[in-house]
Amino acid sequence: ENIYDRSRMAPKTPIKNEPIDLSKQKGCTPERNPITPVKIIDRPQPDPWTPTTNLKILVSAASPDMRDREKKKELFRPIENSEQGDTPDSLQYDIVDDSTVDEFEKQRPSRKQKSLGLLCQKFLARYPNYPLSTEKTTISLDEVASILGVERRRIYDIVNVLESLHLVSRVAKNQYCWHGRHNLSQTLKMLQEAGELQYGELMTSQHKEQDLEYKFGERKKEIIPDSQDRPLLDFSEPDCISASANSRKDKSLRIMSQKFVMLFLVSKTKIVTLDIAAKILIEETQDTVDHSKFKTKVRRLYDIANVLTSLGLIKKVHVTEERGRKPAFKWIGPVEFPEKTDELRGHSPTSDPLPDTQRGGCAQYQTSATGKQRSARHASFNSAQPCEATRRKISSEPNSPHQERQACIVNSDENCSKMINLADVCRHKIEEDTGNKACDTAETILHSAKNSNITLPFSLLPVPGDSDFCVNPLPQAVFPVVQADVPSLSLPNGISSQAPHPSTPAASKTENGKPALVPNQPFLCFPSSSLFMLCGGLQENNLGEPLPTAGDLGNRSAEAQAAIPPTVCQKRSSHKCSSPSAPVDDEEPAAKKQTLEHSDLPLSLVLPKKPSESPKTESSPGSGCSAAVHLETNHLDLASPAAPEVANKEFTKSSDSQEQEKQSQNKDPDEPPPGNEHISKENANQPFQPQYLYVQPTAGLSSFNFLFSANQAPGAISLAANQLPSLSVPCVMVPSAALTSFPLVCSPSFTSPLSPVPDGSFSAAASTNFSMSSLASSTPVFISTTAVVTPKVSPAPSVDPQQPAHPALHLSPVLTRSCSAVKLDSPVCVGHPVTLLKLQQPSSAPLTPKSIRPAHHEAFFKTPGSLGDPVAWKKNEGNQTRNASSVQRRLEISSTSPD
DNA sequence: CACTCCCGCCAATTA
DNA sequence: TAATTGGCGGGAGTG
Repeated sequence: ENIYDRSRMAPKTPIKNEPIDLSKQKGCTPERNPITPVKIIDRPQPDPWTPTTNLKILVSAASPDMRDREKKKELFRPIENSEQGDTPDSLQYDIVDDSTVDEFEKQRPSRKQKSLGLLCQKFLARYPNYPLSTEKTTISLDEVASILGVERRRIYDIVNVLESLHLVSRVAKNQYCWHGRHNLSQTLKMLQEAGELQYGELMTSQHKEQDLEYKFGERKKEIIPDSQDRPLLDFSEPDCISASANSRKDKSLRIMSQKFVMLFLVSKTKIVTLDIAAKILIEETQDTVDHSKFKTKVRRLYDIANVLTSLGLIKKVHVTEERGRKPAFKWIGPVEFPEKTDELRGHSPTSDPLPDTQRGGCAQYQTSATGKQRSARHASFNSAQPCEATRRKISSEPNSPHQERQACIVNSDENCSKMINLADVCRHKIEEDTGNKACDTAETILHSAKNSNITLPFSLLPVPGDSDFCVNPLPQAVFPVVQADVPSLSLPNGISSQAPHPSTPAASKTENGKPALVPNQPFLCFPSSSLFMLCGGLQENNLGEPLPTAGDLGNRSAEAQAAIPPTVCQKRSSHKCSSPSAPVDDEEPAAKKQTLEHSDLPLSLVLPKKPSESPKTESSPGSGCSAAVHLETNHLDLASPAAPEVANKEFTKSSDSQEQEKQSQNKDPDEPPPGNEHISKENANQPFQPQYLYVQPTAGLSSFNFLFSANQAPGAISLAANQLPSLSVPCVMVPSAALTSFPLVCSPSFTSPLSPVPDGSFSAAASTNFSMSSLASSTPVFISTTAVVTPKVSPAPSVDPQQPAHPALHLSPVLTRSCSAVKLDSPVCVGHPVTLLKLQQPSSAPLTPKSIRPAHHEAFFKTPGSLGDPVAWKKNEGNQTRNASSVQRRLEISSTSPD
């Protein structure tokens, strides 16, 4: 904006601030630097006073409106592009020329598009809700401002509010540190306590706002001794920042924000009207509430409310009182704060803030449903019977669009829940699969995906669109990031793309049901922080590179694509395993494996050797799985040998690519045969095991991980940046705790060939995981075998035979354990073989969101353009990224599809 | 017309 | 002194 503005502005206003601008305009080079957002940048259009230029000027002079329009046009362009991608930059320039208004009108971003709330969502989307503790994300105001295409002032508005909740802290000039929501509960708890002290009384009495008003009016002064309050607030989360100071007195926005939140926390109704809040907040000024002052406060409250809404903590509502309808906000965030808050806090029914956030704009509209789901989730979580609960949830859920969104929304906050979700998903899939793929949308998606990768996915996915925000709301940068990287991936399906959506993916899928898991295929999820994966026989080729470079990605993606088709066929595993994975890799498996290992560093899992050792399995209760275990072993063996290569490569993609994971499978159903077969043949050696990949989320993704059926989309796999060796393993559910205790290891040695996965046709589902690291302990891990569900193939067996004992595949004790664990869930135990792939973790690849970002951005911009994507859907940045990826995928797909 | 709230001037603070 | 922060309120967009 700055950039464009300036130029435009100049005419308008002399521009006080920056003479520079003008000068620049003229001189300037059009390009804008990403780096310094600031002003100038844009093309100087004017300088040369082209005929048009003059014209423009005249026009502007003549009519403010026109000028305005143009200005806006320009301003927004960047944003629009990013979001929608429809108009290429080039257009901008062109457009600019004609002063004519016409076009630009269409483009002209409506005021809403520039809202602080939307901006905040974009901002939040850049960072994970629950960043890994390890990585510190620093936020550069300039950078963010330029990226988001807004002036810095606006970023302050957001950051100040976030800072009041300790989601960020200021570390230095222009530098903020992103903390995420880890401490949100704590902060809220503190605010609640502080609020009770100050306002508690009032609130108590409060029946209605009116009362409150009175009381507040009266007491404000008394109760709230401001000065102190502030400190409290600040302190609330000393940890983050030193409370250094209160340097300025004010920070009024920060303080106001905290007080505003306090009002909600103290209020029984959880509803606070703006006017009351304004009155209360005026505090000091209190009495003389001059109107102007009041108005100003209200303006500020809107600013704050927009941010809080984006965070999913409140939503706008209206209260009707005698006087009439008044604007108000309702707290939809957590109400109770467990001690830890961090982790579990979700319990309270209303509590999960995150979801809301994700919902973002949507939240407002959909609240109720979401809340329920959440609660369900929580409940399940709490109960420790995630599975059932989850199922119920899922089952109960109708698949409405909203729900989908919600699903998407899933937040990181509760990893556990995620886990659960995943598990559920798995089940669902299985069930569904068994039953059939019925699942509606999800299924459709899958199918579509399968068939043609392209189409459906989108539709299903809410994603692309802006709506996206709502949909995607994921704050997490992750996706975007991923996408960027991923794009190369060929995710065949939209699915993958979607999956990416933040954390939710799993959830969403889950909820929806279908998508998430592959029906037949078995998969493993480990809670381990890092994660891992599994894939049914895939080959691994992978490299493991943690972060592939773009180039790499591309290559891989290509590979992946190639591979993908084949992969599709999961179900048929029996036939062949099509899997195959990957054609690509033929190369030396062993070598690769090794390589993989390297790459794997991050891997959490290692499969040592044989799984057979079931004995170890102790971990949980599970006992029952011994059989399963055996299976595993067998499977594992399979993997080892030859196949590995293929898959791996694909995996290599980067963690980023995780998203990609998702999808791949899609195709199977429809097309399974043809393409796949080829592959399968190649892979033939490999058995068909279904494979899943679990990808750990990279930093951005933080919260989720996905599992993919390996077979499905190789591409997907490829996406996964990590490559891990894959193992075939039966699915197991393991309590996270168990997992935690051990590190999972995958023996690199095994790689299984991706390919085949005939069996499950579904593959599609990618399930997400959550990062477990933290969760892990608490959460159970689960692994499910699809196999169980789908009898179809018992590819596994075949596999086993093949390589029964490969050292390579070892199941680590973990596995065994897991097996035992698995019992829990049920079906899981069954044990189809599954291949696990290791993915690298994020850790290894220290991708910081930032690093990622850039790519994303580029991706965005380019993607659309390159694609020529008609679609407008991608508006949001985050979405964009996603979109981009999706787009890319499409492209890829399309390419693949040809055959 | 009321509600929202964008925009950006400009002062307070910092570096 | 320059740059960063952020208070503040005019006034525009929406409904």
